[in-house]
Amino acid sequence: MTIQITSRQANVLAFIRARIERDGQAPTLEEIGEALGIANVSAVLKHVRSLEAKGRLTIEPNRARSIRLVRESDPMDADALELPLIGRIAAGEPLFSEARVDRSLRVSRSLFRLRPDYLVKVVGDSMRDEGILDGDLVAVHATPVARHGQVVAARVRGNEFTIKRLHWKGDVIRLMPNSPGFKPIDVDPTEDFAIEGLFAGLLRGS
Amino acid sequence: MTIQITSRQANVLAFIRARIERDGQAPTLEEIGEALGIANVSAVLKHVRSLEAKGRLTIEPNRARSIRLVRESDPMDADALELPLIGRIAAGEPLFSEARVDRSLRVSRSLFRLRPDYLVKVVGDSMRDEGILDGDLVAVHATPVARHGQVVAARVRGNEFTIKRLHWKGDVIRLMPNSPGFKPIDVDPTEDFAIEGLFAGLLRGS
DNA sequence: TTTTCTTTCACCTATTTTGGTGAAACTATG
DNA sequence: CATAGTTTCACCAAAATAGGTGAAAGAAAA
Repeated sequence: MTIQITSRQANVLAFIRARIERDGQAPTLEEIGEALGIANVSAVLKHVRSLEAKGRLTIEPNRARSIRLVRESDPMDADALELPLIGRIAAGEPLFSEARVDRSLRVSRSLFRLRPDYLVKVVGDSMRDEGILDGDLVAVHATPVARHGQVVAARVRGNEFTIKRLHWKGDVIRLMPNSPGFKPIDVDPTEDFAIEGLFAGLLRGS
Repeated sequence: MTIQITSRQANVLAFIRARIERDGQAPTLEEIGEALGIANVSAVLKHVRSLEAKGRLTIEPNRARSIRLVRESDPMDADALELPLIGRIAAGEPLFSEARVDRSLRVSRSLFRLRPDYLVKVVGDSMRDEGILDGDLVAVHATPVARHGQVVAARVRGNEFTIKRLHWKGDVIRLMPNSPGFKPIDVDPTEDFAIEGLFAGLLRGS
């Protein structure tokens, strides 16, 4: 049996879940407090700690917005995600056509803050300074919603996936590589451009 | 983490465990009460129910001697590795003393060339140029055998883990960071030095 | 059916946890 | 350094849980 949480704790948990869903980012303690009508962050922290003790979420010490939800619904296999590795993408193809699923890997859900939906193999070293190397598998949370500054998986002109940091100022969308010797990609509004998802994590084999 | 049990509950649990060990049979509520000096079975039942709620044992309704202890880790399918995340290491401690196992993650075996045995959390950016960032979880294949040029998890002077590239020329052992602004560590042959294992892979959450 | 166990009820006190307030200290990061 | 967040400390009231006693009702098995 899962340990019982109080209704107040359930509210806290629901708010956190909704916020992560909406923003792709966990809320701060103060934001939680605001939403629940708690004047004080330390009370919020106690709730969060209780939820952590009860196995519903994890939190990294001293790290902002580091709350991660642990368990979706089933205590058993909720922790085990099965992530398909998506191969190369040709123009306009639907994302999950079977031919392109090479293999799949299992990873604990609790590793990630954002629930990943699939893996993409990185080609090239354009994000080396973000610690994303050639051959790495990037876990992607499939969503078309991204904000300035986030690392996204995008497709430009119907080409293959590219993993880049999104710069979004006014009408100018720019994909920033993060390594010396690589140039930013400016996206022309008339061009095909799709944000496939957000960077959710990374796996690297030996 | 597992939910905390009280010391009284721990005693109950210990007695049950000992009795199952000795007799191959779980004790009755009355026997537990006798051993713990509780005059009444209903109090014993409450303890047992608490332990059940906390996931330490199971009990079948209306069935005599039906207490069963919950085993810690159940064997998953062959492809799923369960990797414990090892916390900080103090001098000379054995590697898996329970206090330091924070949590564990499941990952497919097939991600790795070298089979990893545990995870270590990276502190600092000294291996940034290898794509190993602060906060990443490095999968370590436990072995004392390493060759020149490999990335190793090592301990110097009984300190915490450090992930570095091993340079080994003649008698000189040198641990090379891989980031500007970090200095190599030269290992004096008289010093404590242990190679705990080889870099087997890397996991990064959102 | 009797015996052996388990389960439920009512009732009790002591201790912990929950759920707060407020202020100050610490830490990560640009 | 300034700032946005996290963490800790002291303090408080209300509620839940822990840990008991005792008696009686139910269930399972020989």
